[in-house]
Amino acid sequence: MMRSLLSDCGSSATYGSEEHMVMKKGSWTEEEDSVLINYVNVYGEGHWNSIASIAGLKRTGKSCRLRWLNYLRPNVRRGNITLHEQLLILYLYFRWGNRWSKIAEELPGRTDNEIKNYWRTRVLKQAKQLKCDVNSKQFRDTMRLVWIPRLMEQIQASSSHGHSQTTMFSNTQTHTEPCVTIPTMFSVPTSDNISYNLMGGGCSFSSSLDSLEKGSISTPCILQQKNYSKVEEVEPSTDFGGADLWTDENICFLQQLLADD
DNA sequence: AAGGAGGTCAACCGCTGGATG
DNA sequence: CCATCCAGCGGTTGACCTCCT
Repeated sequence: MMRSLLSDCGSSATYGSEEHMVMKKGSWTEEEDSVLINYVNVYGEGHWNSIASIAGLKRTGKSCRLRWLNYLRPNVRRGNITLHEQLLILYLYFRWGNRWSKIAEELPGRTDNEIKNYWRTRVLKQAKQLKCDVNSKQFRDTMRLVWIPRLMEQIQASSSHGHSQTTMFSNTQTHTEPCVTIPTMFSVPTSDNISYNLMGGGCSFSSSLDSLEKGSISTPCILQQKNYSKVEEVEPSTDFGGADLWTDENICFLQQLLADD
């Protein structure tokens, strides 16, 4: 496919040929974005080196791929990460570790790069502030057993008072601004063999801590159904959708929890 | 107003594994 | 089976921005 694309376009470019061309680095210009979008629309995703070559972009295939996936691709969601997403990232990190692309699969529209940046700039920073290793059992248990359920209760309480969880999409191509609604139903194990189901909406989930550690648990409903990715035409909300888990109050609460341990 | 510190995030780097010839 | 190419991944960097002094 790769080679057929090249031959179709009469290009002799190969990966190695980049060495002989001065490749541009740094920020992308609007013109480059436009060229890349046009060529991806014609040839589809993939074959990035070929696209870079035939489009006349002095960029590596890697650079084109990254620019497309993290910025130009339709439905890329940008901006504040919602509380739900923050919780999901926490939960999924404890399940998958630093497999960012895997985590990103569960957050439609979010890129692995964005999630990775969030984790490193927010979560790691706060763990540092708590004088706690983010991978320590103490931190993980505190998060999993107390912190995540507590936050979900707060979200549920807020939701039941008329709040909604919405997140703005930003699409640099079309400038349309649809919203995605994320259901509040989300269950996680809170203690050995005890299921914790916030919404009680027909999806429960139970597991032992051991099985969670080993990653052998069944996927919680929010992950299985994936209906939260459904785009709905709802009014943008100014609620806590863009709020941060790591408020001073929450950090203080966590410090007490970790101190108690 | 200036500049230093810290935070954010787009982009790059190096590596790995799968595909292909 | 081997060599090469390339996509994809996680870690890292650096430009830019904001806030504070």
